[in-house]
Amino acid sequence: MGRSPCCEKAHTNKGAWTKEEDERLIAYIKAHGEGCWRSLPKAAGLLRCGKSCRLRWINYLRPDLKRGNFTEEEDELIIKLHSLLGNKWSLIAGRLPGRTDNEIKNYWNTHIRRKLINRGIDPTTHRPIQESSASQDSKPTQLEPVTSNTINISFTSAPKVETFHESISFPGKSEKISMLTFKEEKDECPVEEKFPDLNLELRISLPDDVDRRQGLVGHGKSTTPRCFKCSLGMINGMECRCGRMRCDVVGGSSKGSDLSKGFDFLGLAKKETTSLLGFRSLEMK
DNA sequence: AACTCCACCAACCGCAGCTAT
DNA sequence: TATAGCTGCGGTTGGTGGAGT
Repeated sequence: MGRSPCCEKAHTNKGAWTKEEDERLIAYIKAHGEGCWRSLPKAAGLLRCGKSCRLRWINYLRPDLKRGNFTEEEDELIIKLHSLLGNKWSLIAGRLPGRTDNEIKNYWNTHIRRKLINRGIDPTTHRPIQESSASQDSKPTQLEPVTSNTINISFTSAPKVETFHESISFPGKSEKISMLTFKEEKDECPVEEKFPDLNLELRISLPDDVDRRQGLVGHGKSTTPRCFKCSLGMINGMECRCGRMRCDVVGGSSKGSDLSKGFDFLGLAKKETTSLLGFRSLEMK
């Protein structure tokens, strides 16, 4: 079947934006606001496709963008968030006000990857490089992620680290969550003290379990796909794109922090009023 | 001065997810 | 339920400028 192209390529400019194009785009968005990117170019008198306009605005023209070098604190925050979220650049960007996913992605690929490698840490797995390569050669241990039902989460923060595993088992279930934790060798200061703005509290349960326990309350059929935020446990309201289907109900009953009450990954759902960044910042783009 | 190499980053592309019909 | 359209995301590319030879 295929999809129609997002724009008529023959009549659109590509490549670097000119000053005049920037000014037109800024003026139009100031007057009419963001959104409806497909029709925006024509309305704004730009020979660009909507995608290009959106990207230009989000990554370069938006007034709330922070230009300039990344600070050491931002570096470490990105590393920690990446160890938790992987290449979810938009989510990572949501925790760094004024930074865009594209900017962070570029910065990661050009600076942080090298920085981690110099520290002896595999930038993909966030494990010490020797262990990371060794684990690829050998069979996984009991606590390694051997099935799709096992989740492995790693934290890292210091060049010299020792590692240990923690596992969370679920009563009556064979699945377990394995956590590879990096403990700093010299500095015992917990991550939370170094980065008070980074809430690393995790509450994790198996999605299937949650749905069963909740009786699929308000989430439609069991085959309904979750949005990514929902799968991360951001289920307490507006942050969830499928909220109409489930989150209001489930989130509304989610008091306390035990596993049976669902997710609160990164503490985003509960911390909206108290953390430095409300969840809306995740949607700032 | 001329050339090559490399790092950086803006922009593009394809795809997935969501929504409307 | 199926289909089409739109938006957003993440991987990749290509242009540019600085450093090195």
